[in-house]
Amino acid sequence: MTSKPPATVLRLAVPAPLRRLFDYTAPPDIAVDRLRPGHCLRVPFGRREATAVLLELAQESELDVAQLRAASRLIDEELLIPERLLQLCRWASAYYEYPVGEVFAAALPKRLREGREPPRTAWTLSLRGRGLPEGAPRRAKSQARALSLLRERSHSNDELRDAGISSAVMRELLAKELVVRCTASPGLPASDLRESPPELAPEQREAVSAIAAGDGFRCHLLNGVTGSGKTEVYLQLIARCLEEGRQALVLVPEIGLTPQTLARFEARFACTIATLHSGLAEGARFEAWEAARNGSAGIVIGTRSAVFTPLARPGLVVVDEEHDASYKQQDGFRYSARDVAIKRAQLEQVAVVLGSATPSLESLHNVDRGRFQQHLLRSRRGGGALPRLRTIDLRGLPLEAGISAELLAAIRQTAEVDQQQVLLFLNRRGYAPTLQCHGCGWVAECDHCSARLTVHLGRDRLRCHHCGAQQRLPRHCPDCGGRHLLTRGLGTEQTEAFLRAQLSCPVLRVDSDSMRGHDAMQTLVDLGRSARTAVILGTQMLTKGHHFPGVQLVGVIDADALMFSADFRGEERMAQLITQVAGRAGRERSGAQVIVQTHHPEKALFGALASGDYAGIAAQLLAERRGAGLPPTGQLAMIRADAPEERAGEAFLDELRRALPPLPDDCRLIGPLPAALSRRAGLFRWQLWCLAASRTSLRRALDALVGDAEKKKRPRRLNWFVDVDPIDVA
DNA sequence: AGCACGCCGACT
DNA sequence: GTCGGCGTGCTC
Repeated sequence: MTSKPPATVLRLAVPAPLRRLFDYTAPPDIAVDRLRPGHCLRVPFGRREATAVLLELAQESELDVAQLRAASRLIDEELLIPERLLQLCRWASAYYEYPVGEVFAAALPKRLREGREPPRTAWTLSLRGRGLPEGAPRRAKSQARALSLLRERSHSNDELRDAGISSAVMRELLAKELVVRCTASPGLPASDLRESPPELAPEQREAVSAIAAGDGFRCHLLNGVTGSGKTEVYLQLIARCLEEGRQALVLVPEIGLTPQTLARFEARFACTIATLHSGLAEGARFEAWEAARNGSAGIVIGTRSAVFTPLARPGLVVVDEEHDASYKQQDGFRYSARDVAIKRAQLEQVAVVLGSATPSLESLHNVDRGRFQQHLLRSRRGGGALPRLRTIDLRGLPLEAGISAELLAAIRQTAEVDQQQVLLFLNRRGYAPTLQCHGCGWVAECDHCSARLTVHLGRDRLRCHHCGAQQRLPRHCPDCGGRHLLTRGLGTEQTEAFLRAQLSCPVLRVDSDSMRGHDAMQTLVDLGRSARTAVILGTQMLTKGHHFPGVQLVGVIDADALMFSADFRGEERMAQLITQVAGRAGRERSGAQVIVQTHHPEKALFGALASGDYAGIAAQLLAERRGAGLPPTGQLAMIRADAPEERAGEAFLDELRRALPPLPDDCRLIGPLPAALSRRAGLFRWQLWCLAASRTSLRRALDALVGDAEKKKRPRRLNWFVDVDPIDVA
């Protein structure tokens, strides 16, 4: 029996777009046997320094061990990446075919990537402080109280604040060297409630007890109509999770983390709630991250990237509005936080609850397959009836600014006669999507994209919605000098102008142009509350603000534009949008209505929407996807190549395709084809689709493609990437 | 991705 | 004569 040679080689994930690990030796002042996978180290990398994550310890390296560089220092003695999170990141790297170092970089707060150690958010007595007699200092009562609390155990910033001790007091104590900062309060977060929870409806109660009864990993789809009280189900599950001394991780869509949402959690729970979203300052983010990691936060609420937050004692994962597209990152590391959350729950062996009034076909398919357990909430709290939905057949109808006489009459009735709010959707901002010369037919196009420029009258601009290029609105045609320029098509600005001229009540436009520089969500919330009678016109941005309880009429101005998008998910999205807005209208009084303008009122989709049958629509769409082998039945991935030369991407992908070993029978390659927007910001975009019947086949094909792509010398300035489970197929 | 090395244009 | 353009090559 020979003892194994001691491990001396550290295998690290370094933030670089390279699909391999890098070997180092331990920092000079640290013995290797103190290091564990999950430790974060500062390492010299090329000519710079980087924060790397230790993934493996090994006896030897492919390189000469004597030539390895040493890590410069251990960032923190603590395991900043707990084992399960380490596994999660490695899984995500493989699943999304993304370099492992970059995956960790996406999971770590910026300050940690810069090499700072986590903020010490708790306080304990220093040696000197411990030596002090009880009750001292006699003159400073707050200081004495703080010291006596710390005599029992260490306390976090938040706990001290809640006990009425200000940070100024702690600063003074620190100056006297009576206290020191320490890692975390070892105590479990408080599980007490600040308010007593409301009585649950029978369906809610069933859902709560069914979900809470489970042990270990289980996926639950909480499929509940708007107003059925999904949030209350989350809250009560979280309460049980806290009682067990465990933490809850709650994911919300990008726009869903409003002060209202947060207030609801804070009103209920006494424990520390860590929030993580894009608007957070780096210092605050690092603190929240650390509070989650060290276990002092009982609840972690955040947007997409929060799914990678380390948790000391995870007990539950919640994904609210699981169908929301903002869970999919659309650049760089293109992960789906919803899917990563499911994998995380599996690794952590806890329950995951996905909630929605309009579940994604992916989740419904998982219910069909028996992978998810579904809990239906059919009844709305307060028993409010769903609004009536009807279509207006646009065929042959005269339209003004996209609006039919019938819709205008309904708007007038609701806004002016009944003095109620109206919500109108039009998913195109600007005045008109096209400018054309009446003299010669010239059309204003972007110099950098294969797209037309949008007319913005208010700002006197022509703008490209794809690359941001803009210019002054021309007065003459640049080709023939003609002065008669026509706008073609419709945008929110135009409809706004028309409605202003037609109506006596206020008309408000809500899109990314009108909301620039504002806290858009807050503005929307205030609007929904205050202006009783108003017409609010906006883009999809509006659908996510579910803060319009007083709305009595919702109008969808151009349903066809949504339905016939380049994307195979067009109908699914439209069904979700209409169901969501219908659910949110008329919460205050009955008699609300939804009016949908379309050239295809005969589509079964509308009939089903009118009877509130989202499930029926979903089943129909799912059958169509199955027939076409598309997701969620089929497994889809895309490789895209962008380059300034027109055909470089095509050639690159074509060579990849040709070099491929034979693929499994159920695997199909399509392309290379130009992307729906074939040129953007000066780059020509080509894509190669990979469609398979099984995950295994897709993975095999992707591994081969990516391995090859990485080895290939690529033409200068060509950029390629993989998108696994893409959602915007455009 | 960074970051440096490396050869060709207009400037204190 | 230099400052600097971005091509290309490497990172344990």
